[in-house]
Amino acid sequence: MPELPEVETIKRTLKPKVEGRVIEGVEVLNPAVVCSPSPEEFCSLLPEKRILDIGRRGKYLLWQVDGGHALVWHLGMTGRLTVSSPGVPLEPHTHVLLTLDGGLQVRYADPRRFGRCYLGPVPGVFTLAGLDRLGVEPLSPEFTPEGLKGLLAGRRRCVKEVLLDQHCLAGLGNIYCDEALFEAGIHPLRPSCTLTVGEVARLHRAIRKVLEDGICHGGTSIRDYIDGDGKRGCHQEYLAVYGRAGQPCPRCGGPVERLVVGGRGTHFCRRCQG
DNA sequence: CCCATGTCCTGCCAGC
DNA sequence: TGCTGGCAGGACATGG
Repeated sequence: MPELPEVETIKRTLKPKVEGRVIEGVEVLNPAVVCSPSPEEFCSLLPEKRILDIGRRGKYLLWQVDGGHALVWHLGMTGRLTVSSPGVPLEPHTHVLLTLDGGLQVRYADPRRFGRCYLGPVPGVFTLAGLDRLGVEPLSPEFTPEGLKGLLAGRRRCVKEVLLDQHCLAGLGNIYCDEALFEAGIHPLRPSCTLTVGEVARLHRAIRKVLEDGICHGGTSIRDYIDGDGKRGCHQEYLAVYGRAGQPCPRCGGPVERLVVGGRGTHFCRRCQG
């Protein structure tokens, strides 16, 4: 489940091996993951294009390439974007192969196939991929306590659902959302409009902290996630509540509880998140 | 605009 | 032991 810290780590590991390279060969093994354009156009447009820059927006990976085009990736739940030598056997569910000058290969694999990629001229391809409707980038200066207060105000939905809404904040997923609410001491079911100014300030700080810690640790590898070099992250060793139902809360020792919010497993401590 | 629900997909695991 | 049903969840489509 690549969330912001995992996508950021993939970006950082791909950058030195991919930026500046020219795409020489393209193979689409599963056309369903290429959302736009047609797989035939995808294969004919990409060769000879140089990869100028690799960036990130929310959970999306953005490759700026020659000719004002961009290749946009969303890894869904189980998508893996890795660089390897062509000689290494393909892992199961490999859907796209890009061979670069210099011989390295970028591989996209995704067992559950929730991930997608898009290729096209900027900015049209960004609109197509839904990037223009993304909310604020939580690690940018534009993300302020006042801005967060505005996002939470006037909504009857619970705070966890608002935090997970990519049109409000871009990049938080289930893991970092639970961790941020724990860090801030806020119950996930609190109606978002009832948070006090002090709670919003704590939540703002907590969101920044859990995302930065996640990046520091190279992401969270519970099952599928690996970075562009095929390495696992280690942030799973630092999770306070996510996936720890029944285990003691690291702060008060009480049991971590689990409930379902918006269809997602939700982990929290009743005592610390009153 | 706001919100709830259904849908996609496969690997894994509890339970029989 | 081997099968099966349910669960995991990011984002969007749909409908109220």
